[in-house]
Formats: sequence, C-alpha cells, structure tokens
Amino acid sequence: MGRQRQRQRQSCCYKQKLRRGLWSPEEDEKLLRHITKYGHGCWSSVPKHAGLERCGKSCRLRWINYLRPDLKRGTFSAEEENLIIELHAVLGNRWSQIAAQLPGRTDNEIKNLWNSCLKKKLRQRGIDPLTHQLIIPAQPKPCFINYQHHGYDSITTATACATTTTSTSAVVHQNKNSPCSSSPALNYAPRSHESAIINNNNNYNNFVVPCTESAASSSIVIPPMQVAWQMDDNDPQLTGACAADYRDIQYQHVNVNHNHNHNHNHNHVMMGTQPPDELIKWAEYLTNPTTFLTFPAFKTHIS
DNA sequence: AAGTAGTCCAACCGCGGTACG
DNA sequence: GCGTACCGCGGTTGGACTACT
Repeated sequence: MGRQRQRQRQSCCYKQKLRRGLWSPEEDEKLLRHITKYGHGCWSSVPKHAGLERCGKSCRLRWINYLRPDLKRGTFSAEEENLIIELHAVLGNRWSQIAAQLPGRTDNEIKNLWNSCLKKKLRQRGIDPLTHQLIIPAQPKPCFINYQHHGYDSITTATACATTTTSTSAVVHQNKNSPCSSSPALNYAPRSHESAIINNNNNYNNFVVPCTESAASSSIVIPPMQVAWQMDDNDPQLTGACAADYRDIQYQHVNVNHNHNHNHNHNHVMMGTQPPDELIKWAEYLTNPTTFLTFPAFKTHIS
C-alpha cells in the first residue's frame, strides 16, 4: 500500500533522489555535529549544510525522535505507562500533547508504545482502549430503532452505547478545524476516529438510534450521547457531531434501510429506556446547545 | 534447521496550519 | 487574496527481530 501510494504521489526524497530509510551512524554523526554547532534553523537547509543527502523533513524527524540530547530512551516505567493511559483517556490520540507531559519521550515513541503494548494491556484488563470503558463481554450486534415511524424524520443520530458507569468527566472540545465549526451552535470537536460516522452520510433522512443486543438484554441504559447530523441534505459542510464525551462512544455504522421491516428488531429495542421525548431534546440541543446541561441523560453521564 | 506468524519501532506519508512574498 | 514553502502532527508502513511450529 505504501508503495502504491508512493506511485500516486512521490515523496520529496524520491523527487530529489535523496536517501531514504534507516540512518547510518555516519549520517547521525553529521546531523548531530551540525545541529550542535549551528542549531537546526530552517530544516530544509539543514541537510545541505550538514552534508547529508536527506530531505529536511527526514533530518527533523531523526533529530526529534532519536538524536535530541534530552531524550530519555530505554523502556517505559510503570509510572510512565500509567500516565500515558490516563492522558490518553483525556486527550485521545493527541500524541504530541501526551509527549509534552513526559519529559524525554517523543510522540512517536509514545504512539508506538500505545499501539504495540498499552492497547493490549488495557484489553487484557477488560478495558476498551478507545473508550477507556469496561468492555461488555458479549459481542455487541447492532440493531436499530428507526424513529421515522414516530415522525422524527429530519435528522439522523448515532448514539453511544454507554457500557459502564465508570465514565470520566465530560469533554466538550472546541476545535476550529472541526466540521462542527461550520455550525456556530456547537463546540464539540469530533476527532479522526469519529469522522467515519460524520463522513458516512449516505442517509440523513432518518432518526436512527443504534443499540446492542447485549445492552438491550441487560438493564443498561443507553443515552443518546453522540449525534451526527446534517442540516442540509445538499450541503455536507453542514454536517457534524456532538457528544457528551466522545471517549464513551462506540460507533455504529448507520445504514438505514428505507424499506425496512422494523418488527424483527422489537425484541431488542429499548423503547422504555429511550423515550422519544428525550431524543427530541437531543434534537433540540442540536439547534440550541444551551439546553444541553438540562438534559438528564447527559447530566447523569458527566457526573 | 527452516518456515511462518507475530511484535516492535524507526521512518515515511499526507494533510492541515502558518508564514511569507 | 493567492500561491508556495515549510513545519508539525497523526496515521501507516516496512523491515528487523523474536517466538512458535
């Protein structure tokens, strides 16, 4: 895939016929000597001045991730691992922000540790590394309540499946990069893993509440925490999402069947715990977020 | 010993933001 | 305002290494 992508768009190193791949000790020595003496200044001019056949980007990366004198290196301590887990619960995959809290560690190092080790450890403890929530043992199988039949036709929601009562405090982000910023009413910033649902806007003419069979068979209440919407069918810019706590979200692929026979879902549908008027309140929130804090399902979740 | 699968991590890629002419 | 170059970030890849069969 990497090679395929390379063919589509050649990297700067490729275009300039520069060296790529692992750094030799000689190259390290040259870069280290140059930066120690002159500082890096403009990265694009570093390779030229240091006598390296590399692109500036590659030099920068090598310096930041390997040559910098303040790097700690070596294995992570248990304290560091725990701190990373805690920070990830708050910050998500913002590796550079996490790394800023761990002196001598790079974002790349932390990212690798997370992907190769910490995720696994959390799963072994029965914690979902994405949500930092306890994992329900039974494999959830999505089912949908389609509120089209209740007259809520103009909006699509994808709710979170609240799996435990251990959720941490709510995070409502402000992100100028988010598609949400196109909607002045909302501050929540969906991150990359959330974009799937936001971009998956095949159908926005239904009001859909996914839940799970395992949840439906238990007494777990599933608040409609995550809402994806499209204000205007013809304008994807007016699409976004909001959530009480995006870390609590298990995204469901919302794929609505217009010609559904919804009876087959009724055994799993939690009509009693999800009264339509609460969903209406969520819809109201989308247009007026000041009502957000008065919504009981949200209140209980952020406590 | 040889082959295969899994793990780890350095490095690369592509994108968005910013600065500057 | 526009185009370009550069920087920084997060996601992904590829290969070295290790464990297993």
